[in-house]
Amino acid sequence: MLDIKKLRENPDEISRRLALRGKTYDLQAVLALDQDRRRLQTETEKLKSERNSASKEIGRMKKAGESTDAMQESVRKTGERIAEIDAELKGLEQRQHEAMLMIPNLPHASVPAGASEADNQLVRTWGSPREFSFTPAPHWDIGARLRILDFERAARMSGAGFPLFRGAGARLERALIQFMLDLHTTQHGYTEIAPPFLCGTDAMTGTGQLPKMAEDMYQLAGEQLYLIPTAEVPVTNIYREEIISEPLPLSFVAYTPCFRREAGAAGKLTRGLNRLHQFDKVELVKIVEPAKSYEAHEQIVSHAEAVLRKLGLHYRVLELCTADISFAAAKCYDLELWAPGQNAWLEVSSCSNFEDFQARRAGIRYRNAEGRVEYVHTLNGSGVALARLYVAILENYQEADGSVVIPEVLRPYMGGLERIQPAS
RNA sequence: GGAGAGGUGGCUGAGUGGCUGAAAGCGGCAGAUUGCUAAUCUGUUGUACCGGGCAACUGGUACCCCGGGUUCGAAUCCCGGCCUCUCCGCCA
Repeated sequence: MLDIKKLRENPDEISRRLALRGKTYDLQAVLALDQDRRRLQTETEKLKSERNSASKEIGRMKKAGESTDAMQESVRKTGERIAEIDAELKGLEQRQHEAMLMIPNLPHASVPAGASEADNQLVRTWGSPREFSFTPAPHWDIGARLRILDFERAARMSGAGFPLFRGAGARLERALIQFMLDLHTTQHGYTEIAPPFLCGTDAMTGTGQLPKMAEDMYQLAGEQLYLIPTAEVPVTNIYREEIISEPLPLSFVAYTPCFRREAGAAGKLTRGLNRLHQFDKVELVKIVEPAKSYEAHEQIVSHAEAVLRKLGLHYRVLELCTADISFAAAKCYDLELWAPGQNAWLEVSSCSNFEDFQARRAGIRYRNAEGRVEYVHTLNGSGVALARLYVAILENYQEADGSVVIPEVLRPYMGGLERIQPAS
């Protein structure tokens, strides 16, 4: 959520920066609501002040044995007027709040302007595509041949878009999770969190999934609970409605499954593990002082990159343009892995700085050096998403005989297994 | 799921209609003092919003789990909800 005070002071500037996202937002409507709201608030508070002093006076008079009937009647009328104004005020507050929740974050000044994802900027590339002496297969063929992926049977029980890992394939998934958690906790200073996988409306609103993304989430029938689309939700919301008393920065890493309806996502690159309703992810979250957030942002990116480097996977880093950063983000980098079996780049990490946008929604604050209460900055980045990482491993480490070599850093987590062989 | 108890400031914990934004203690902060690594004394110490001031600050309103209600007036009374604890049931 944006700061209403800044919006009041600088509507044109804010409007201009929002327009960089490629859509226009009606700030005048919010400002009009805000003005009416403040007028009513001043009015009702003045009446309440009168009522408070009159009520105290009645108390004194009663004690003195004086008659208070006329005064009580007068205060009762004031009370009725207050109730009317408060009802109107409440409506305005709600409408203003709802309107504010629909306005996205301002892109940071450093974010390249652009009209679509085609305008995202390539920041750097690491490694190079592996040379194959044979035509590399897509992962769904590799997985089927090795009998480690079974989409058909998963679909029978859950429909399309759900993975079923088997044998060494299931262990590989688990090994990747363990490897990443260990890397981030022991090398990068993150504290491991195992959070709830279902969250309520307030948490979802706090990080920005609601109200805009309701259609993308699974909601439980008869419950005000959603399956989390990312660990960002439960982890960032740890300190919702708190003034954090622990020293900043706070760095958390969490493994969770992620659930996404992916409504309307049919089309390219949806086969196999490319796009799922359920996938595993190791997520990095940082809560930092405002002045340090851009430094922390670069750190998160480097921590996600460390995973890919240790696995020896060719990747590139993109800086998203103003049209492509997500609703809540002020700035975002994407990490994409090369998938030779599909001749495509696959997004495995999205690292965002939300500045105080989520903190303001979720009420996450701290005391700065002067002792003043201030909103924190929140960041997160996938460190990294499993399914497409898994794709890249199968497609990059495949051999002509149909086997897949296990990257060395994963072998300790695979009981020393060096290679997944086709069933004979 | 059933029965009971309870949810007050950073913490412990008083408070059953006006004198309570809230006692007391602890903790924190500031000062004083003491020669012993800490004690004693004094003062101070919540959040949000609206208004005034460049600002330090200041006037007001709201907040004692949340939402309604009663009343001139609610932390205090009534109703609904949520959560925690104990016991029982069920269960990985």
